[in-house]
Amino acid sequence: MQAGSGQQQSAIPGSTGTPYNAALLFQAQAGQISGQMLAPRLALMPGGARTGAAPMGAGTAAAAGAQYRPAGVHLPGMGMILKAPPRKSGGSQKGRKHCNCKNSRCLKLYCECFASGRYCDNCNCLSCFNNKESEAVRQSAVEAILERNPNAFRPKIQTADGDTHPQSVRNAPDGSVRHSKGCNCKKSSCLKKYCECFQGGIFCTEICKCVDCKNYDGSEARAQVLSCHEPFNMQSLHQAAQAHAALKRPRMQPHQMGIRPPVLSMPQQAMAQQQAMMLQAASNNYAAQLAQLQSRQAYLTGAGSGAQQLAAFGGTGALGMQHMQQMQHMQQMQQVLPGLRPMGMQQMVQVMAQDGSVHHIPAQSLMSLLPGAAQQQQQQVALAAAASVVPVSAASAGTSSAPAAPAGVGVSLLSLLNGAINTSSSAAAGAGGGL
DNA sequence: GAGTTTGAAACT
DNA sequence: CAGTTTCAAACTC
Ligand SMILES: [Zn+2]
Ligand SMILES: [Zn+2]
Ligand SMILES: [Zn+2]
Ligand SMILES: [Zn+2]
Ligand SMILES: [Zn+2]
Ligand SMILES: [Zn+2]
Repeated sequence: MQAGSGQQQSAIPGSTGTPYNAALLFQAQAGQISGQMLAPRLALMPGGARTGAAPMGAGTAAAAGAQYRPAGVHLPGMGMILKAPPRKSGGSQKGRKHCNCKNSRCLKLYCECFASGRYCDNCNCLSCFNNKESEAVRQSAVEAILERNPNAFRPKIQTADGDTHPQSVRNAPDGSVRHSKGCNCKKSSCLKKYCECFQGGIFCTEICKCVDCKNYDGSEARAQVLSCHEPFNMQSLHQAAQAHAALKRPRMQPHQMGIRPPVLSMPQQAMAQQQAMMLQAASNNYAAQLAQLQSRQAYLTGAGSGAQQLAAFGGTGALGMQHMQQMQHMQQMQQVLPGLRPMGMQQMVQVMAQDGSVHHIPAQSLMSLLPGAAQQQQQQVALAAAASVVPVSAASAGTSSAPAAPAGVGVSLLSLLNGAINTSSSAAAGAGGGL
């Protein structure tokens, strides 16, 4: 993948340490095969060490860090999600990845170092021949592979016009970057890094032969997976948690609460249905968000393995779901919240309990609505309030023709979903945080 | 960290 | 070209 030296000449410059030059071989081969790859970009990197090392090292330093792109799509129940995962900038800074080859001697494309035209450096490989000392052997291996596929050492992630320069690829608009051969995924839905398209941060294209692909523009499944790239957003979590709790709790029978089912007009039904869908979406997003929270907490506190900490900032999306299943929601929440308080948890919220009494509670207490929280005493209030949240809203809609919920009556779940948290203005606490 | 899953690369 | 094997990374637990 390393585009790094992929292109003919740019590879050579590797001046600094860039090992072998697939470039030269490339040219040689290209000569007899076709000029197709020769012509295009020679002008771009005149022998100099232009792109080669410099950019990778420091030049792109800024870009090297996990850079987030603003562009994204908005999904119900969740915030902005990135349209595409950070386009792989060939690993990170200078580090790149170290291989762990054991049986290929790092002389086959199985080896990422070799495949990207780099010598192994600080790798964990066994019986490695991908080094200066073994140049002879390695060279013949390269030739053999090039003979089979002249493009073997070209990065497969390219722009529409076949440009493989990391810089070009990075700057190219979403959708114009493609995998030169397409993937052939059968079981990953192209939403895991097993898929080269997904790993490269690009959408699958018509040349992909994947089955049940979810890696396309607008895919919600994909958005879900990538949600871990989002910056933390307390309100978004609130919404998701509320939705999750609301759906998980056995359907609340309005009758049991002494509230007659509201009669809804057609438009109201439509709206209710739409809101129900939003609720579901938000709830589905809860798991992912909580997992994200947890991993970020681990990062903030320095806990967790290195891998886990990395995951906090955009590791594999699947990781999130896994953690989710293993953790007890509430326990995690309690561990996580304290450390996150600075991020805007100071709000006070007005809620109406079952008996109609109105309570002012910290927004944080709303978290007690999470599944499993029923035990705590103080949180009983919040629980009771939760029980009435929906009915309050529904009742008001049904009884009075005025659809708008009476202001100040409390927090309606629906309004929560709409992002309109009814915070008591009087409540102190500057409530400033804000991510 | 050990074991499993996955899909590209290599091979027949 | 298709079917199989090999391989190292991604993933899971
Ligand atoms: Zn290797
Ligand atoms: Zn290596
Ligand atoms: Zn090696
Ligand atoms: Zn794929
Ligand atoms: Zn694909
Ligand atoms: Zn696909």
